Amino acid sequence: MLENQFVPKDHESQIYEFWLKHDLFKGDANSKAPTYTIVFPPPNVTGVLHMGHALTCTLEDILIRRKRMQGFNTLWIPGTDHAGIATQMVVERNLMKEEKKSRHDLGREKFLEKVWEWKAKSQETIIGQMKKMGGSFDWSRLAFTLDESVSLAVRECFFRLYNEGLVFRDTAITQWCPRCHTVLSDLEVKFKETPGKFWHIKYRLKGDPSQYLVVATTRPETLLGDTAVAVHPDDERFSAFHGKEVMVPLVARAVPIILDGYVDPAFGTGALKITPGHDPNDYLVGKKHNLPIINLMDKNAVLNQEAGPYQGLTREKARVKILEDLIEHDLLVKEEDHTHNIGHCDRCNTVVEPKVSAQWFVKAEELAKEAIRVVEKKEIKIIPEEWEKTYFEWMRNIRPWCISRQLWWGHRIPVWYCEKCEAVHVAVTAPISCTQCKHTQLRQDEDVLDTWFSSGLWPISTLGWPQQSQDLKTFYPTSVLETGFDILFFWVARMIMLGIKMTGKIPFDTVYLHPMVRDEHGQKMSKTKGNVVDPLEISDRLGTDALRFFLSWNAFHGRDMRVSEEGVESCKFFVNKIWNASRFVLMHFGDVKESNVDLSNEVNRWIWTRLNRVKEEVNRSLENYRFFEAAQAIYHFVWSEYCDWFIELIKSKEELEFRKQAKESTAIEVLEEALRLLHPFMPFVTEKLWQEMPIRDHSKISVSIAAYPIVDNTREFPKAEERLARVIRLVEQIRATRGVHQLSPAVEISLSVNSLVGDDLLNELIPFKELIKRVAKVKELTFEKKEYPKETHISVVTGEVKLFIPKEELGDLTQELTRKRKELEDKTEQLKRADEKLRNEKFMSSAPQAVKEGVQKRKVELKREVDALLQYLEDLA
RNA sequence: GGGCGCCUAGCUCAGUUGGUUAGAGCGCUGCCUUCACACGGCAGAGGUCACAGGUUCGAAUCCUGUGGCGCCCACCA
Repeated sequence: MLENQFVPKDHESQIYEFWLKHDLFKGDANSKAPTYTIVFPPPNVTGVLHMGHALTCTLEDILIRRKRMQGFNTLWIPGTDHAGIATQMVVERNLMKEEKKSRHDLGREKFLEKVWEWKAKSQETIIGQMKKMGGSFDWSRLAFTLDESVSLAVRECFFRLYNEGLVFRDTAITQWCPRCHTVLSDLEVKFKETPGKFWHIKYRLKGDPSQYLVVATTRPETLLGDTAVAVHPDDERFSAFHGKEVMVPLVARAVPIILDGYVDPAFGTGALKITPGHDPNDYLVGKKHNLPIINLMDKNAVLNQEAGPYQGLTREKARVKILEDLIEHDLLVKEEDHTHNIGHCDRCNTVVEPKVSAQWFVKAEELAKEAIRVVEKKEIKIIPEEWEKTYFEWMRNIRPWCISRQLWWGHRIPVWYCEKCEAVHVAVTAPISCTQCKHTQLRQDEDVLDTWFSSGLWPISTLGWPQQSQDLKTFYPTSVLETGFDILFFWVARMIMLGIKMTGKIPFDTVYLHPMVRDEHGQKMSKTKGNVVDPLEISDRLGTDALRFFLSWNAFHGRDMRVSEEGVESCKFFVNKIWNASRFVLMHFGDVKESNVDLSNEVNRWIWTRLNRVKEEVNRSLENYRFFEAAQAIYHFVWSEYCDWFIELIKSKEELEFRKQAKESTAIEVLEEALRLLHPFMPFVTEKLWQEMPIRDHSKISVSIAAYPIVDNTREFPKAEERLARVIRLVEQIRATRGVHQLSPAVEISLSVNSLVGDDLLNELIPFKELIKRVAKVKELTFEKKEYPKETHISVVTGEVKLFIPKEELGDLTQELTRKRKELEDKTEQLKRADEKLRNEKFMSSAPQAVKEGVQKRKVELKREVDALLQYLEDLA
């Protein structure tokens, strides 16, 4: 006997252990069965999982579990990501808090030990959480981006790209984070609109201080690094300055006036100071005109010796001081408000500083060509489709990808420099001696790779590449890549580029991008806002099944998904509903051990047919990644059809007794199929209940490997489906009639039903007489063609039938009157429209037959209803 | 500045090539302590599909424009 409720706390971990014990989730590299593979987007080892991870876990588990039940050789690879900057920052922060030390106090080696310790702890937590979510991962293949095998793949990839000239080292201006002490890729810089000032500064002509031009800038501190002032060649205001030099204010340095069409004469003052060392655009102009580059700042963005008297000041302080000095020397013309976009570090929100340095880059535009082609040719489908446009837009404008980072935590760049001749060696393993001068002292590049470089190889590196492993042969290309759209460029695009380049094959054929998790008001969840809904806490209290069902129910093709505790709670009610329906069915049919389905019974025929419909819907929806539709379809079937109607229809003492005696198994078998259908969504409760089912495939130890339901063509009974639909409609209409007359459901009424569409309908309804009487709480029920006199009966027309109810059994009718008058108005209007349509020649000649028939049918129906309403109102009056 | 998307019931969202009466869940209202479940049952109210034009026999759906909202990319100092 099952307890009153499914208590997640008591059951979930036990059930998960049961799955693990029987090793049900392993991918078989030697299997001949069709494969279905997903690599789980590896969470950062920075802490704990949030709702977004819970969503990923849920959706991927649904896909994987269903395919596993369908007999696919499934593999779902779990793993974690070292997450370069993010993790290093967390550990640095802790180190400072706990030991008051910086990473430099420890040194590279000791610091990395600390990070590894942190990683071990964090990974353990994350794995526990993935298990708690019920994820059917193949734990034997657990991977980490810094595992030796993955690192080998990373070095191999770098090596191959370098040899093809697709990885190169270049001196370029990149964004530097003075807090993280590393360069960032374009994607890691977020621009924010910030109010600032526009300062107009005098640059005096060399040799004639009375002459000057005015330059406008938002960053006066960078004037120390100016190496030119540019004006538009056609700008006549400055023609007197052509070919001359001006003095950089405050420092006694002459710089040339250069002419460049890049300058917009209409913007600012039309004269532009050029600081190639600290502005990306100036850098390009400087390169074109061969201007010297002055690097003004150190790694902390503090001004260095190049800044002369300003050395030692931060960017911010230098600005203040320089402005003071400009005023003092009468060089500041004016100051105006100016809002502009300033780049911030994606990780730590520090204002970035453009800086010139030597870095490693990937020629992304080369790799993008194929990556664009495969999506154009639909070899890779992106769902929802509108993301394809965004993908193309980005890929077609892609720029070199800066992959070196000045961090300690990550894949060391596989490049060695000869200490003697500085020759560059790129290799998978450390070379022993210099290929140029045979010198044996080689120094490895200090930098590490962008964390996304290793993530970009994830589908192949976790399967053993560059080895031609059995795993790679069996499981690659993988099937679907499921993740949030926020990392489409960071991750998905790079996997496509690198996967194709390294293997010649696409890494997956489908990309499914799920919505972003928001709080119930649509706000981004964040710790500082305090609106974080913790998936583990929710699943502890309300159950993992409820959380998972909620997440799939809300996984529609939008951009935001709002998570509220209320929503999860209503899913918990659904868990409870299935649990109790199962209790009821087991209570009565628990000892029915063999399949014995009475297919002559109309109610059975109906529920089996309905079951086929929901199977169809669920399978179709999941094939199209429409999780919300699948979840809704099962919810509706279980609750509204199986519980509200099927169980209610068989619930009478006699019917139940009869079925039990006959050991009729429909109730139990339909439920069992529903459990299998639902299992990918709610693995725990369905496993528990499935184990209780007396009739099922006992050769399968767990529902997770039982067959996923498919349509049973031998159990299609459209006639019964239609008949029961009529019965249901009639019962609903009787109840509604009772409702508007404010009759207590307990009061039984007498009723006569008269068909409006012919005798066949009555004949069809007659066999269900007792059923209808019971379910609709009707004392006397007759099916008659006869019309009752209005002195004694009220007649109500509802669709295909006319109900006659003895007047004395009905209560107050005033409310009813108003309601019916309104109804009459509406129906008359509708009737008019239908009539107009049918008179319209063009409609009659061009509308599809089905539509015309529908309108015709509707018109007849409306006519009938309007007439009935008129009569009804007359009767009452 | 460039691109993408959204606006449907109080809320969150479905609505697949234009076609019969625009749906669901939650919430709301009324009634019901019915023996699986009050985490329940039954019934009900609630929408001129953002707005304005256009195409069409017919538009939530297609086109144009307007308004509002959101996201992504770029970063003219």
